[in-house]
Amino acid sequence: MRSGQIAAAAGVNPQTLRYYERRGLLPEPHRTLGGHRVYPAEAVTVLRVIKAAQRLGFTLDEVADLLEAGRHRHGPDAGLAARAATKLGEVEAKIADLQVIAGQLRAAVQAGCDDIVACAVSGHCPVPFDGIARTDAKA
Amino acid sequence: MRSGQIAAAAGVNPQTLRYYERRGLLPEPHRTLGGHRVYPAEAVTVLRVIKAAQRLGFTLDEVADLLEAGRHRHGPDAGLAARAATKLGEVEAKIADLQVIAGQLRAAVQAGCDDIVACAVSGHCPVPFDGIARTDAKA
DNA sequence: TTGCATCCGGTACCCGGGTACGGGCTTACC
DNA sequence: GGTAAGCCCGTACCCGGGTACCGGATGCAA
Repeated sequence: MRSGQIAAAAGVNPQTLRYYERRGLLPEPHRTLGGHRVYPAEAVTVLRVIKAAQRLGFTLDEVADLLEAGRHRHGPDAGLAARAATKLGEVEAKIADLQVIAGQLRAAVQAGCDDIVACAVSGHCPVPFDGIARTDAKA
Repeated sequence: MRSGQIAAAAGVNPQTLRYYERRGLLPEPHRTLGGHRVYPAEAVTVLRVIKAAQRLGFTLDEVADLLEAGRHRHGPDAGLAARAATKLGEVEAKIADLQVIAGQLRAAVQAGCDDIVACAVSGHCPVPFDGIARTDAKA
């Protein structure tokens, strides 16, 4: 199959295939004599795997790692399960962070604040104007 | 106070002040004869407000709106409370989405999957390889 | 008045995940 | 064998939120 067909079958922009190839997510496919890429049908599966992993919160670099780990498998804990556990921790941290934020938004709604600057000056507002010390739980 | 002092007091890169000014978050300050910016002390408060709003999940454009709404106030529901309620909905949607993802990660960990591609081929894996139909709950 | 820190403006670059464009070549079908 | 669709590669651009670099001008204190 050629690139356009694979892209259509996976619901992906054709340019994205070349992008993923550059990023090491897709192996370099065979070429026709004229230089056009020719993919095996399994490439669609790989694309779906990539999309699923992205959806789970893995970055493209992590997905590349994951695919690489699958190809020539390392020790027991380099596989999907271990990495999923790590990612789960990140996602849970992110959820916890968002729950704090949701609580603060709820408080702000209940307090009926109108002008944030005024809120910051008079200390009645529940929005935490101090201590915004970048407690980022990224990703 | 000059830009460097304000920036230091707010814990922000001096370049960020000019950036915020371009983005309409900070009003254009007075200038010395030589063209250097001179800020009133309240500018630090505005910066802290910006940081707090960002932390609550507002984009810079939304923060600019919020500040603008404070300056010359519109109707009753253009203020912080209404926008916070909207943002709260977004945050809750994002949390719900992340909880789905966390559940899938947990399932993958429990299933002890090793190779994602193999998982995708044999349907035992709980990871949803199909139906990744961009159910994005953005921001 | 001299010296050094700071600020000016404009432009370019960073991250992550793609998408778009342009000129030229292949492939496929009739 | 013609013609159109599809693909090639390289490069530039998009989003959001900044950060870095540059040469030149200013501010402030000794």
